[in-house]
Amino acid sequence: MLKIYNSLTNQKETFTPIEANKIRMYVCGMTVYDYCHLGHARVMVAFDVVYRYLQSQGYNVTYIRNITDIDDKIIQRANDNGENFKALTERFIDAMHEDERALGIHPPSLEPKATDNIEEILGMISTLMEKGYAYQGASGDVYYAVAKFEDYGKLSGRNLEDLRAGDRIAVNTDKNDPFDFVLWKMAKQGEPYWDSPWGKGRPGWHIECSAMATKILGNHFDIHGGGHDLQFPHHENEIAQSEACTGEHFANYWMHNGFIRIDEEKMSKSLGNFFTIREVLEKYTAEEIRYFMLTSQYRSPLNYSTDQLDAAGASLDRLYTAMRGLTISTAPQNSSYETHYINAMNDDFNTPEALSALFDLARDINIARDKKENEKASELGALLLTLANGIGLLEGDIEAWFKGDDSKGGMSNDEIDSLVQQRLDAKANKDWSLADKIRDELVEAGVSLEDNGAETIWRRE
RNA sequence: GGCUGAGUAGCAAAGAGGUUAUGCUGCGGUUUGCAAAACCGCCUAGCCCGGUUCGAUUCCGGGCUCAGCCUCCA
Repeated sequence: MLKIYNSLTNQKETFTPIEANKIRMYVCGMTVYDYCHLGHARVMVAFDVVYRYLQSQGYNVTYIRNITDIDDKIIQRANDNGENFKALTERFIDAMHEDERALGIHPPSLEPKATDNIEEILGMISTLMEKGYAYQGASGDVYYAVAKFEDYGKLSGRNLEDLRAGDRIAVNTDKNDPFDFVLWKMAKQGEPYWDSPWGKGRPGWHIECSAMATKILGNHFDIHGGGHDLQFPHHENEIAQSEACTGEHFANYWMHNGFIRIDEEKMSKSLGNFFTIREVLEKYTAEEIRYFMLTSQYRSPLNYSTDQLDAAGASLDRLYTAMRGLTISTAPQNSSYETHYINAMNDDFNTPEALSALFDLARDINIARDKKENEKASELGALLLTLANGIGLLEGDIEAWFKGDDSKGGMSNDEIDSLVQQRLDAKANKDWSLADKIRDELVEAGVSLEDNGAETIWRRE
C-alpha cells in the first residue's frame, strides 16, 4: 500500500486516488530565464521517479509540469539582453528540454505555459473579484485579499497572526494587507502586456498555477508537488485562489522535495552558489547525477559534492558489473528482492532503501555466476534490470558504461582490443612479462583489464 | 521572533523497541601466473540530559547544533 508524506497534514498517509487507477498530478516547473541548475534537476528527478513508479503500479497518470514564461525576472533579463521576452523564454525552454532529455527524465504529459493560458487566468481573477476575494489597488494592480480566505495558512502551518508577528513584511500602501498578493500586475511602459478588464498587464505568479492546474486537471485533483521553498507562499496562495474560486478542495496530497545544498547551504540563483545541469554533465554522467539524487530520500536535503558524485559512479560500477556479459532471461515473480523494493517505494518513495534491494540482487547475481548457476543469474539479472529501470537506472548500454567515450582522444576501442588480443597471445605462451608490459601500457592509457576465464574484458577508468 | 525539518560509523544514507541495512573508502582472507573484478570476514555508529520499558539509536519531554520558509526562488 502506497504511503505519501502529505505536507498538508505533515504525516505519511495511505494514498487513495480520487478516481480508481487514475492519478492527476501537478508539479510547479521552472521560470525560464536561465539554464536549469541542480536544484531544478532534483525536482525533475524526484517527480520523474514518482511518475514512473505510479505508472509501474498500474496507474494511469496525468502529469502536468508548468512553465512560467512571463514574470519580472524574465522581463528584466530580456531587457538586459536587448531581446524580446519570447525569444528569451523559447531559448531557455529548449535548453531545459535538452537538460531533461540528457538526464533521462520522462517528459510530463503536458507542459502548459502561462502565456498560453491568459484567458483562464483572467477568468479566475474575475471570479475572485465577483466573490469578493480580490480587489484593485490604486496603482491598478489586482490583489488577492488573504484575510477573506478562512483557511489561509493551512498548508504551511501558519496563520496570519503568526505571519504578522514576523518583522520582515515589506510595506506596500497599495495593498489592504501586507500579505495580499498580486493577481494581475499593470504593465509599465515598454513591458509586455495582455488586455484585461483592469487594464493592460500580466498575471501574477501564483494565479497562473491555479488556472493551469484547474483547467487541465479539474478543480480537485490528487497530487500537487514542487520544491520545498514553494510551500509558502506559492502553494498556500494557490490553495487560497483555487478553493475560493471553485469552492472545492484543491489537491489531496502535497509533496515537497528537499534542496540541493552547497556546503550545507541552499543552492539558489539568488545566493549565486549554483551549478547548472549542463555544467555538471561535463564532468559526470547523467546517471551519476540521478544516482546521487536517489541516495537520499526526496524530502531530505542533499549536499552537493564531487566526492558524492564520484561515489555514485563507483556504486553504479558495482551494479553494471553484476550485469556485464550476463544473458537476461525472465524475472522471477514476487521475490523477496522485489518485495523489499516495492515496500521501500511504497513508503513515500524511499529510494535509498530501494537501492539496497538492488545491491542485494547484485551480490546474489555475482554469487550465482561464481557458482556457474547461469539460469539463476539470468533471472536475477532480469529482475535487477527491471527494478533499476523503474527508478531510471541501468537504462544505458552496459558495455558503453564501461568503455566510455571512444571519441575523447587517447586510445581507440580498436587499438585497445588489439592490445588485449596481443596480451592474450602472450598469456597463452606464458610470456608473463610481455603480458604485464601490455597491461601496464593500457593502465597508463586509463584502461583496466579483467581476465575472465579465457577472455579478457576491459574498461576505461 | 513564528512555522517546518534534521542530527547515525572515515564519507553518504535507510529501516526497525530486542535479531547483518546498503553503497563508497580502509584492513585481512579466498580466488588469480600476477592483477582486476567477484566472494568471505573485519574495523569505524547513533548530539547532550532526563523519562517510559526487562530492554531505546528507535517512543516521550527538555536542551544544544544545523538547515529551510516567513522577500523572488525547485
